[in-house]
Amino acid sequence: MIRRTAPAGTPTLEESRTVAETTRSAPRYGNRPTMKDVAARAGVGLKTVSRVVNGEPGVTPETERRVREAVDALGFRRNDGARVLRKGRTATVGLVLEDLADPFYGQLGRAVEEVARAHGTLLINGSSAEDPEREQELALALCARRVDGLIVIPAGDDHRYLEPEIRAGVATVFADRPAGLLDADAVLSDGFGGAREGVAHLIAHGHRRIGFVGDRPRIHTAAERLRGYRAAMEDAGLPVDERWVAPGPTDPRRVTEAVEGMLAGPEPVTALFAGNNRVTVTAVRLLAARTARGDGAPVALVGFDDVELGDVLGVTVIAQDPAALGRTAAEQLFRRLDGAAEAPRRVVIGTRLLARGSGEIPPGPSA
Amino acid sequence: MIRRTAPAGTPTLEESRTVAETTRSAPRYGNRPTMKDVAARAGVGLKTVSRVVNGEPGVTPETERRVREAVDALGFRRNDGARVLRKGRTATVGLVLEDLADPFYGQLGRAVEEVARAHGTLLINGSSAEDPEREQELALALCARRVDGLIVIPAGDDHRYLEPEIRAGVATVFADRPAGLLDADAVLSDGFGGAREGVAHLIAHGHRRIGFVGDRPRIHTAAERLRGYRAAMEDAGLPVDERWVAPGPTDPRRVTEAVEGMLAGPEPVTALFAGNNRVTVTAVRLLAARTARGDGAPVALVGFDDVELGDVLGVTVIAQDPAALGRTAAEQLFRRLDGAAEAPRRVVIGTRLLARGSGEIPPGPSA
DNA sequence: CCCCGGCCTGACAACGTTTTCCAGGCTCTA
DNA sequence: TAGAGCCTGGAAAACGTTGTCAGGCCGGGG
Repeated sequence: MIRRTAPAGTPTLEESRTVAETTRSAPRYGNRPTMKDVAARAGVGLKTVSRVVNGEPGVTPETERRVREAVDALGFRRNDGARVLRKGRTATVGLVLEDLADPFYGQLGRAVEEVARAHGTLLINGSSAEDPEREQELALALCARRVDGLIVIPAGDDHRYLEPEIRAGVATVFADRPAGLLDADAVLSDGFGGAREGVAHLIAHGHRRIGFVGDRPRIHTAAERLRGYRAAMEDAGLPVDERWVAPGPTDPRRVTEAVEGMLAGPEPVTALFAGNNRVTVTAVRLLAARTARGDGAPVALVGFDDVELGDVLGVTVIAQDPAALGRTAAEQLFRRLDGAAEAPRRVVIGTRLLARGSGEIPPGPSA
Repeated sequence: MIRRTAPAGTPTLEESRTVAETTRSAPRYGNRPTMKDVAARAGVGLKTVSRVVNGEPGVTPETERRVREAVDALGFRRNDGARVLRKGRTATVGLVLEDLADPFYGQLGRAVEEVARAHGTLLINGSSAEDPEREQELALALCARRVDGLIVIPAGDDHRYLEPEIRAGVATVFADRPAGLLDADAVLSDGFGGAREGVAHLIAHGHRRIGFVGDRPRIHTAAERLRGYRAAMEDAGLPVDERWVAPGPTDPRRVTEAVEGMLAGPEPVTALFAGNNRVTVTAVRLLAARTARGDGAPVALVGFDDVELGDVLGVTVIAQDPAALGRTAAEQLFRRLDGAAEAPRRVVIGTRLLARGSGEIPPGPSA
């Protein structure tokens, strides 16, 4: 169930449905057999069934056989909810993604899952669709489910809402972006260094007018990459015309407008730095169409974050390692769950420049 | 927690850890306040707290204020596990994916999530990494968590293990591939029709020797697509040389070998049909390299399932609609959860041929 | 003035599991 | 043969929540 924001509970969809349909007071989940039923059928005590089901010692082989037989006949399956209530640990961790459909997060999520699995833990994940409010709903719903730990890829920039949860013992690690207004573990890519290297690469190939199209600057990663861009320009003693800098939403329309703006006019940019994979994809499309039209000199492009088939297309990128990001975050989480009490750590994972052609195009004659 | 296969319970990783570390008997989750604590602090009864937290009517504004104050002061959050135990419904559905990192499943998962969210339901998903045993572990672990329903993208081909669960009331819908040895709802893409159309498209452009590279035939979708290929060839009265047909794992090495085999020899194929997106990607790479080397006549290509940037690269594909697949499966699931008792349904979603260039290349002179 | 009906409120028993604790019956040893 | 253990099984109490139900209080009508 998804819970609304701040107060610990207000009626929800689910509420209204269940209230309506509840007539009898005993739920019984369709018609699930319980340990008691199994015990009755096998002619043994309740605890004996528990022992068998959990593989505890101290049960005669013959008794065990009878119990297993009853389990199979009835189709019994232990209710982990009840179990958790008694034991206190859920052996479950939650992952709040930003967008399930983005391959970058898919790889990250998969790495987290592998680590969780190696620790005998179930992973629950959901995505915030880049909406801060949904991020909060989701994270708190997971806390209400009493996950042992949480990995969050922030959509919002204020995570104080997690303070009570963390104080109550929910281990929490942030990935890809740091927490907002909260001191917590974080595992990040080196956005600043990567962008700086990418832009420096363009400069090294002779470019002086370089455009930057990235995400909204309230997103930490976007801000870092922009900072890297400015640093590289400054390193080279190049001025930055603010018309070359276009932070904002990364939907195709906005990106298209931004890029076309930079390529128009008397002094167009000769190279582009794309702030994330969505921008890169749109830019590739745009530049390909432009070349097909034979419209102006070729424009160089370096993108932050790899894109599928980027090698075939010859797109030069700053590649992140989403799997390493996920793996590292998960490992840190389990370190916390195993009791590590060190101060919050921030781990930064390096990036790699992959030169494939688009970043090595020299400036056109108009430069 | 991940449970081992058939018997209802054997010791696991988690077991051995918790047994070892349990000394005190009361769990208390770190140090979570309960409704009882809130009640004590607010000077009211337990049930009153429950009423406030759940937004039930019949509480004085003044009392409500006191309760909310205590909730905030203590950082209380309702324990949904206990709630579920009492109420019987978890308002949670499970999704067993085949591979989180595959964009196709990412989009499918996202669509499922949107529908679940619209129904006020939490989605738990995990991936089987294409391993039938992991699929089973995961699905059963979700059942032990008492999800209300399950959407499964099969990795294995025997799903009888779900019979007791379904009988016990877990609504179950299969997506992308049908269940094995089980009569259940399924939502599928039209692999047969799509492949037939794609191959017919190649034939219409003059090809007579067409290669098929797809996944292992025990995977239902792969078998269907192969069937579509054969049907199209037969429709046109063309013979199929078995050396042109290469089902098997879709890792780059195997695909590379298969394709190179078909392109060698005195009578090479002049066109390729790629059975899924991974094959397509590898084939695109291969053919691009071949063209760059100026090695032989260009080879036509149609792929099943779209790939990112396929438009820019000019790859002709049979596009599926993963979002529609996910949405439809989820809607069917909720129909079941709302009590629909109709016989198991099989829904087939159509595909679309996107002609972008690679599928319209005519056969070379050697043909 | 009393009684009734309506509101709030809280005590108590579930839900299905694990844990603790104890009681038998057995075997083994002195 | 008796006593001391051990093995096996069962009863009862938790875990944190919600459903039921009864009691207390108030105001209004008879």
